[in-house]
Amino acid sequence: MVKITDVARRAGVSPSTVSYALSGKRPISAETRRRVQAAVRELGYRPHAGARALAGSRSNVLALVVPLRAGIHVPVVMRFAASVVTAARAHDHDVLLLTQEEGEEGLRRVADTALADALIVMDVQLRDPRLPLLRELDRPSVLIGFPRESTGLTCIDLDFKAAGEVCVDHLARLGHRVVALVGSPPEVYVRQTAFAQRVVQGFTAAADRAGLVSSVHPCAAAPGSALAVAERLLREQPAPTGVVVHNEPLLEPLIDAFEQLGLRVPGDLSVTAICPDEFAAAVRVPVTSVAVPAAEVGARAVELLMAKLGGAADVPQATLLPPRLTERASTAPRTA
Amino acid sequence: MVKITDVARRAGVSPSTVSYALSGKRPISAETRRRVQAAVRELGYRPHAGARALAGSRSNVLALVVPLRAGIHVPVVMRFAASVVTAARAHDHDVLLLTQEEGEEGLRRVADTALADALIVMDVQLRDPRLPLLRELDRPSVLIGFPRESTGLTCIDLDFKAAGEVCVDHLARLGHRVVALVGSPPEVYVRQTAFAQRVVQGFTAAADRAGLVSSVHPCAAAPGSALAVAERLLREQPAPTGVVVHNEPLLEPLIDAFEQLGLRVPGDLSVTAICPDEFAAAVRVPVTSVAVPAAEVGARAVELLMAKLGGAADVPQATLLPPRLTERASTAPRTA
DNA sequence: TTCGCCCGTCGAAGCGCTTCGACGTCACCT
DNA sequence: AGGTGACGTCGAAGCGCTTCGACGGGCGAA
Repeated sequence: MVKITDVARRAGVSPSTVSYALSGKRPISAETRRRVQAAVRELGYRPHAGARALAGSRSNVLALVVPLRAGIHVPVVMRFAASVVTAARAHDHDVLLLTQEEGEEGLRRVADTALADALIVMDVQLRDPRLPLLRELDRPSVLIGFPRESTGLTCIDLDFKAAGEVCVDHLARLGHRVVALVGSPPEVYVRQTAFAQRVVQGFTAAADRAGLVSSVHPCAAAPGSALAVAERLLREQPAPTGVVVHNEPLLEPLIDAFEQLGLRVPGDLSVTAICPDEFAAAVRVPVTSVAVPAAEVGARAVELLMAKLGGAADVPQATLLPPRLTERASTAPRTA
Repeated sequence: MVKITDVARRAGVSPSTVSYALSGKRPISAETRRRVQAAVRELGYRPHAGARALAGSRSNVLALVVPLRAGIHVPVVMRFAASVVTAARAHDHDVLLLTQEEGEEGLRRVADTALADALIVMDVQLRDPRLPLLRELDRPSVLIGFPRESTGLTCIDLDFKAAGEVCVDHLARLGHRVVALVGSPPEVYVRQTAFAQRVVQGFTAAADRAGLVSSVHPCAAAPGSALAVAERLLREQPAPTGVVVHNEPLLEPLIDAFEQLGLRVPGDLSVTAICPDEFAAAVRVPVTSVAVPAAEVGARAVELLMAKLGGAADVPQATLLPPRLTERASTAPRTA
C-alpha cells in the first residue's frame, strides 16, 4: 500500500506538505503542488479512509435510511436514493445504506462510531420516533419529508399538500364537481406517513374550498384491487368525474380498469396523478400529473447536508418545493 | 466522545484489556469481562470506526454495486440489496452503496482507500469489464451472477439456464409443442447481461431437446408493449400455447393482454415465469414460476464474503442454486 | 520445595493521516 | 538598511484503536 510518506519522498517534500497540497488548506507553491500531483499519479496514491477519518474527524460518508417496507413503491424510493448517491459523490462523499428496520439504533450507531458524518432520512412519519434522536445527535441530518413538528430539523420535500390542491384545482377548473382521491395503501396512512397525509389534507381542503364533493380511498396494490376501486368509485352517489391518483403502481391498472368498465379517459373521466413525471408519461394514456421531483430532492438534500457540514449558519430549516403540474392526455373538461 | 481509555479507567483495567475483552482475541477472566461490559454499557461506549479500521486494517464495511440502469427491474434488485444489508448487519458489517455508473473506478476507489474490505457486485455481464479488476484487487469479492469466465472469482446465483429448462420441461410435460420466451428488454441482451442470456440458452436447449418449436422475444416494459407482444405471439405460425415470461413488470399486463385478445390462461395458454415467488403469486392469475431466491442469494453472498475475509481456503468458486418450480394456476395440460 | 508453564493483564508501539506551531525566505515599506 | 509581514514548508504531536511482547502469579509436576 502506498502512503503519504511515499508520495512525500517521491516529490521531495514533507508529508504535511503533501497533505496541504492535496487539501488546499494552506497555500502551496504551484511548482510543489505540481510535483506532489505527479507523485500521486505515478504511485497511484489513495489516502486511507480510516486514517483520514481518524485524523480529520471526517469520514466523508453519508448514511441514507431507505424505506423498504410494505406499501411504499420501491422504484420511487430508488430514484431518491440514486440521486443522493450521485450528489454525494459530486461532493466526494460515499453513501452508507441503512434500512428502516435498523431504526433508531442504526442511526445512533453510525453516528456514534463516526462511521458517517451526516444522515439522510426518508419516509418520515408525522410523529416520527426518530426525531428526538436526530435533534440530539451531534451530526447533521436532513429529512426527506416533513414531520408534524419540524423545528430544529432540516427538511426538504415536494409540497404534497399543495400538490393535492393543484390537482383538485385543475379538475375544478375543468368543470368537475365530484372528485375522488385514490391514495396509497392503508398501512401507509396507519403509519402516519407524512407525505401521504399531506396529500389528503390538500385534496380535501381544495375540494371543500371549491365546493366539490370529495372522497378518499386508500388502496392496496394487490392484483385486481384496481378493478375493485374503480367499481367502488362508479357506484358512488354522486359518481366522481375527476380522480387524483397518489399510488404509482396502481396508475396504469386503474386506467385500464376504468376503460374496461366502459369509461373513457379522459372522455368520461379525468385522471391526474402525483408521481414522478417519467411514470405519468409512460402510461398508455399519458397522465396529467404533479411531478415528484425525486432527483432534485435527493440532490438538494445532499446540498443542505454539505452546507451544514461546512458550518453554514443559514441553512434553511424547511424547503418545500412547489408543485408543478404538467397537462397530458388524461384530463379534459367535464362533458354534459 | 467516550473512548476506550474512558472505559478502561472505569473498569479499572488497561485499554488493551478492554479491547481484548470486547474482541475476544485473548482470554480474559469472566470477572474482568463483566466489569468491562458494565463500563461499556454505563458510558455508552462505541468504538470509533475510523480508528478501528486504521489499527485493525478492517473497516467492517462491504461495498455493494447495484444496477440502477435501463431494463432492470428495481424491486427485484432491491430484494437482493435488502438481504445483503440484513446479512451484513448480522456479521457486524455495514454496506456502502455504489451505483453501476461509478464503474471500475468506484470499485478501485473503495478498495484502495480501504473504505470497504470486501465487494459484492450485481448485474454481471458475460464479459464484464470489471472482472480483471476484481481478480487483481487485494480485497475479496463475490459476484451475484456468472460471467462467461469465472475462474478465480467467487460467484453465486440462481441457475438461470436450468430455470429456463425447467420451465420448458414443465410445459412440454403438459403437452405443449410450441413455446415462446418473453424476455427482458432488448438492452439487457445487448449488454450481454449474464442471467438473461442464460435463460435464453436453457429455454432454447430444452425446447430443442424436447423437439418443441420455440421462439424468443425480448420485450421492453413500455406501456402497451404487453399487448403488442401478445398479438405478435398469436400471429405466429404455429402459435405458441406455452409461454415463459422472464420479465417481472410485464407479467401481469401480459396475462391481461392475452385475455383481452380472447385467450384464457391457463385454458388456452399456459404461462410460467422466472421471478421472485411473491410476484408470481400476486398476479390476478397466480403464475406457475421458478423462484428467483433473492433473499437467499443475498444472504449467501455475504456468507461467502465473510468466509473469504476469515481466510477460509475452501470457499467455493461457484454456487449455482438449483431452480425450484412452483405450480400455480397459470399452467394446464394442452387442450385439443 | 523448586522449576516451568500457562493464564490473564499491562505498556508501548504504531496504523496513516491531519493539523498546529514554528521557521526561514523574500518582498516591500519606511 | 532594518523591520515587518506574508508565503511556503517542515517537524512533531496526536486522532482512538489493535496488537505484540513481556511479565507476574498461580498451579502442577518433578
